[in-house]
Amino acid sequence: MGRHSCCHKQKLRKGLWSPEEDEKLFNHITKYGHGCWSSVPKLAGLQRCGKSCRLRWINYLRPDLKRGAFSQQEENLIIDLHAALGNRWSQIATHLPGRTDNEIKNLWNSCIKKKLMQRGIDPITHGPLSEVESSTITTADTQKQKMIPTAHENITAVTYSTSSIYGNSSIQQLNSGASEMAPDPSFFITKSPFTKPTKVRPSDDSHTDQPSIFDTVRGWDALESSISMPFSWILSDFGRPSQMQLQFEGGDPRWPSEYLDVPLSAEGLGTVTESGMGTSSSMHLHGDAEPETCWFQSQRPVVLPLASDQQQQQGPIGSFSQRMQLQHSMIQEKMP
DNA sequence: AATTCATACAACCGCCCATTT
DNA sequence: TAAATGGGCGGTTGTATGAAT
Repeated sequence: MGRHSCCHKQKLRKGLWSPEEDEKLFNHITKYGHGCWSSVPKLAGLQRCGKSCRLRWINYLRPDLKRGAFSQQEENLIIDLHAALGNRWSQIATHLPGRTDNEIKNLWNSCIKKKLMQRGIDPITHGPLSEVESSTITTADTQKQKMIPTAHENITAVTYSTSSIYGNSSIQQLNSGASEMAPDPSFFITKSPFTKPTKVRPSDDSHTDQPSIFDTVRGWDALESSISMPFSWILSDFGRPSQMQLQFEGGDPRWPSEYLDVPLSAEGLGTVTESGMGTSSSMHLHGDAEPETCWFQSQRPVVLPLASDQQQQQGPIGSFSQRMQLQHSMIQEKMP
């Protein structure tokens, strides 16, 4: 157990990869796939261990990687996900397509952490910094972090359903006030059957003040568009949700059923950014987070009122969106 | 121009877990 | 059943680069 056998072998190169090595690895994997990573170095003619090859491929050579700086939207998403998941970088990365866990981890450690502290937010608890007695982020703290419950780990599950977002809600509180059922936050975010890998693009801020779905799905054919909706549509008796998901059941063959994570901003608008081959989403809160943070996740379908056929015909969306379902439920954080 | 310092990011290390032998 | 192996993850370190002195 412990060290991998490959790591014991001598004469293996370490350190930065040369362009020649990159080329060998890239050519081999694009041609044959990686298969068993431990056999890749030999087959590709590299003096590296399999783990090193794997890492190089995942973090650098993979063709679907997104290059360039993180957008503000992505940063906000990372902050929200970190509040929910802690240092589970790989799970966080699943919500940022094209970004690697390593990249996100680096961004967090080199940039986001400082920004949060400057704003008086503790990057570990995501609470006010003063509560932690001006703690400094040290190695010991990062170890300790595993022991500190994240925002989710004291939550009480509450679900509710409604036949219409405008209509009466049939509220079912599963375990009111009790914390025994505190669910694993990762379930709600990464193991949800509604979550799928998506492409993330920075959204145009000008979208966020648009109150109508059909205003914002314009540009569908332009391979990039945003969808916004009034916050009142999803506002519930439980307070302000911080995350929700949408299911689209489209008649448009270009657009099969999709499930999107939708961010909810403090202004009450969720934004989904769309790109040609995939779905992109962002998920963050603008402005001040309310102290009683609620976690929001899809469980039961809710049919959103759609614009009239006439309205639909005005847009370039064609047969898209015969129906859009909003599915939601909510996990209400149990506040101490 | 040389040196120091800060920062970002690539890569490694050690561990865990699941699977195979 | 235990050991070996492989894949994966999070923490940490090393290195390149640019800014400041």
